[in-house]
Amino acid sequence: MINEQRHSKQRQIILGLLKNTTAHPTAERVYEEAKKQLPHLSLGTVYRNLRFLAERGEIQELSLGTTFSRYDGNAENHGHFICQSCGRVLDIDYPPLDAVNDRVARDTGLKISFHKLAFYGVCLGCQAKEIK
Amino acid sequence: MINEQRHSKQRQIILGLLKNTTAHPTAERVYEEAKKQLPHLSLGTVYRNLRFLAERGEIQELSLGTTFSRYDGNAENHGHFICQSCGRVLDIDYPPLDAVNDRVARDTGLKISFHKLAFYGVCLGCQAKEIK
DNA sequence: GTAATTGCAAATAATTTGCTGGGTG
DNA sequence: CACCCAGCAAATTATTTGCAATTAC
Repeated sequence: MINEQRHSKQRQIILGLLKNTTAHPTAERVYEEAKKQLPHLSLGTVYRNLRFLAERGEIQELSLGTTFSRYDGNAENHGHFICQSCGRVLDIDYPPLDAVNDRVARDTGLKISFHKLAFYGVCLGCQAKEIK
Repeated sequence: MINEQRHSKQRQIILGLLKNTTAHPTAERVYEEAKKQLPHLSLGTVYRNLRFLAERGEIQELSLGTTFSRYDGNAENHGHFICQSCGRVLDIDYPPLDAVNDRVARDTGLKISFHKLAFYGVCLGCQAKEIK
């Protein structure tokens, strides 16, 4: 059989870490965390698995304006909030905007599959610090 | 006087190029274009000026899921469409979603300054090619 | 057993930076 | 004439890749 996917311990642990956090870690952070369970883990393996899992649609790779990617174990399309003060990334539920997709498609003729919505501002923790 | 901004020929040309296109070029493309007018231009200068102009709010740097940034001479916040087939980036007008910002702010307590909305799909040119 | 997958290290891609000299107000 | 800014090349950062050895089914 060709192209039969295997479930290495490395892949399982990386996926498990992402499914159990809402912190949107970087590849480096995933590596540090996974290394606690797999001392010989290499960073290349982390990148290979993150790409593999993202291509399979099991996780999402996020480009949010920084020089590095973050990874989200929630594969459902949803919104994000980026704190401009501390860089933290939060998940955001927002009302479905299908009507916006449809309107843009109708106005432009483009075929639209989905959209990504990212909010920018100041998180609760950083708002508290600002007041001082 | 300290921190007085100057208008080098390089900076003017880079800004002018971006203001006169809707193509959302990469730094490399800006470099190639500007070099036609400035044969001794260096890529470092292009990057320094793109960053300078983006920090001043005269242009926008776009992170749209690729390994490289694109630059937009339209500093007004607006939507983008990314063709998943050819990679082309188009500007998109969409109805104001202030209500969404407000609702998320109210639901979460986050202070929201703005949002970015990116649509993904297939552009007109690529739709035409698909049919064949 | 055989192909997928790993670890390691070297390679690549995109961007940034140090330095020195030239240009601008 | 002070200081910003350019050009050049080397450095840095994030990520990818080649290869031989290992692991999963």
